[in-house]
Amino acid sequence: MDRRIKKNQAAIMNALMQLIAEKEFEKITINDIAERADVNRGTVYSHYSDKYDLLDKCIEAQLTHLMESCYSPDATGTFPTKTLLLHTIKEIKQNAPLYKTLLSIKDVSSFRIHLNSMINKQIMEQMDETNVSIDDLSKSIFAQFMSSAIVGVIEWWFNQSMPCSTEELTDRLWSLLEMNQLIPLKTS
Amino acid sequence: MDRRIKKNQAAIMNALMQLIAEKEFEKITINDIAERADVNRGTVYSHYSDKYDLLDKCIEAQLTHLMESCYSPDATGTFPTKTLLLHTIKEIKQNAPLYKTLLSIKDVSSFRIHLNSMINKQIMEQMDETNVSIDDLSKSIFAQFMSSAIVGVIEWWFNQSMPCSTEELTDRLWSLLEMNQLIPLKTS
DNA sequence: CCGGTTTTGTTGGTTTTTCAACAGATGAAT
DNA sequence: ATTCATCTGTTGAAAAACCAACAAAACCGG
Repeated sequence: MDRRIKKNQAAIMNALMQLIAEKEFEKITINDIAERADVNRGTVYSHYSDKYDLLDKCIEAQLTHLMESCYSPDATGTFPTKTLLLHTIKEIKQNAPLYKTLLSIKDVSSFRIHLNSMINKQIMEQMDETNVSIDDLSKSIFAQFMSSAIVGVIEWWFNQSMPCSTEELTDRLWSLLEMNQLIPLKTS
Repeated sequence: MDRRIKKNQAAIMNALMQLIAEKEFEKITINDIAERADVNRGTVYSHYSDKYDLLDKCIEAQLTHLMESCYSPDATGTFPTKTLLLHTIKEIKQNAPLYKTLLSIKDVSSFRIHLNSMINKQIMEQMDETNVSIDDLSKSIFAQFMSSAIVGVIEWWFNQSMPCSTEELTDRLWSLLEMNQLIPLKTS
């Protein structure tokens, strides 16, 4: 991709991230964003149709980053690993203010939905890989059940201003996952 | 000035600064610079005729930055103030690796000459402001005498790997300036 | 000294960004 | 309700940056 596009998109997304941590999303104008990104206002429009579109792309990018950061470092074990879960939660906690805001934005196809679908996808893939013989409907329902549960707990954890440590949260969440026999159980 | 120019020039200069702190100037290629700056090679050429030109502009910019950073914070008193001298030396020390390299580059119209002429100019201006009645030749000689002395001491200080604190260096340099009656003596 | 690789500057055509100007929408204060 | 200011989204022309390709120069290693 063209250097300029990459750099400007990064700058613009970065700008929105910063601003989101500073003030209410609705109060943020395209001008604010362009100014913070040190980019012409028109450039923003050339990449995103409006600030909601931009927010969407930001969320997507942020989640991609989250996934990559969680899978590259110690690539030991595939999806449902306890250490992996812990790692993920820690990563989220590290950017807490950003995620908290993203989770609290109601207007748009919200962050929650993105996060949910990403986890959902992970679970589906995991089930496919392990060749468990259940029909598609059951798989879908199970994946949806689990993903909304996980996201729900994380969301709750945020809204309660993180009432327990990442480790404790992981422990408790993990035992619930075990109870529901998220297959195959890896305790590493 | 156009946003793109400002940003790219900054990136390019920054890149050279970094590289200079890493390896010998002669070993640095335009490619290295462009790569580090994340800029097309052609863009470098569009702003600077070659790496020596770029180095020159870097030096100039760095010195301008040095002057501004020394004059804006506590703008108390005009040029020859002891606190100002100390402040300047500290600022130089802070970016020691960069300045050390810049001072040691022999090839080009070196950093030493720029620094010298900048200080020289300051001294000349100071003499003009205070309306001392001496002929131009004497003024020029005095300014040259003082500026090379100051730069020489700083250069020496670097080459000896800063054998004394910034404060001590300032003290000793200041007393020498006093001995030579740098006018008017402000001890603030 | 030679042959291969790298670096240098330059070119031309394409894409992106910039900037200024626009009309319409939104919002707040009088 | 009306003004005033700001924000929105779009336009067109100009400037800048991009990239790939080039010949010439400089730089090794055998």
